[in-house]
Amino acid sequence: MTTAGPETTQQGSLLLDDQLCFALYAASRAVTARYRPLLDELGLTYPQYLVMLVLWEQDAIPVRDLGIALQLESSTLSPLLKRLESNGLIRRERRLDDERSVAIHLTGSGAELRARAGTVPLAIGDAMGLTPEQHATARQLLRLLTANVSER
Amino acid sequence: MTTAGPETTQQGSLLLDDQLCFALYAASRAVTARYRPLLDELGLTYPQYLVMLVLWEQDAIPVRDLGIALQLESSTLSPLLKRLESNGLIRRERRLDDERSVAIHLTGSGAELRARAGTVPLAIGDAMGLTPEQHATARQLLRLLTANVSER
DNA sequence: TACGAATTAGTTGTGCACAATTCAATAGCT
DNA sequence: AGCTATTGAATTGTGCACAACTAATTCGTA
Repeated sequence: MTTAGPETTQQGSLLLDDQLCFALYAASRAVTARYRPLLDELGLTYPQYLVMLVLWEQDAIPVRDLGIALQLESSTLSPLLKRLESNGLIRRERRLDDERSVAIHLTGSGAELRARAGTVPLAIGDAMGLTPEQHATARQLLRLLTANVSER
Repeated sequence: MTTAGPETTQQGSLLLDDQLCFALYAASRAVTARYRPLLDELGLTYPQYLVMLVLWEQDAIPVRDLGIALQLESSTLSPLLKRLESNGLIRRERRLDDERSVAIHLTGSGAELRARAGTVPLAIGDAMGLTPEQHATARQLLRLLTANVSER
């Protein structure tokens, strides 16, 4: 896997197939598409599912920290959270100690949804069809890439 | 890189950090963000840049084949191509042999833009900061992942 | 303590991304 | 030839994603 075959990547090429960035863009959309039917059953979109993952780990989190965890701007999160709220999964409460901040709380049905979501990661992991080693390698490389590219 | 440390991936976990899918989603957006200032100089968005890459390889391509190459629906491409056309980079001509099909042609300025875009891939490759081996591995894993996940 | 800078959410405007639908043109079948 | 199914592109509606901006609150410091 480490040795480069005859089709070695041309890092300076303008050919679509040579671009790691395109592979990334296509993979991300393909994975999201694979999630879609599973998440439809839960009444969630993929970004909404990511928000719920964070909330299931840590309830009552400020919008700001959600943005840091997911690397999303408030201009993306605000309307998304509004939709989650109108679907009854979360509640928004302005903090008492700092009224600039809004804390996101799970509702009862938001917390209950976690059980129904439990099968999703394994189903997706199965569909990805990577060995545990490939899975770990991919995750590490993507994190390294993200860190490098986000610098400055 | 292949051996899993104590922080081995939990494939069935609901923890955000365990999810390869989130690493993918975050990496894709981070890379796009890194492209943005470079592409701003060319007057392109990232998806528009991908379309131009295809056209620089093969001019006079039907919308259908663009969709296949980029894995995008006509409902995404149609308005995007309309913007490229109003920016003077492409031209759309209904084919004579099959009037259902619309062929996309580069204009003069569309073709000229290729020279100015030439520095982009190296700049991005540099920002990614991966070794050639890591780059090749990532590309291969992402393609495998996309192929697996797109099945059925 | 007054006041300017920084922080936090939210709004606005543009551009993807995709499902569902529509419409025209073509191909296939009898 | 005539009819039906298929194909190719576009339109519509919903939901991200982000830059630029606004408004409210808090902090720092003179």
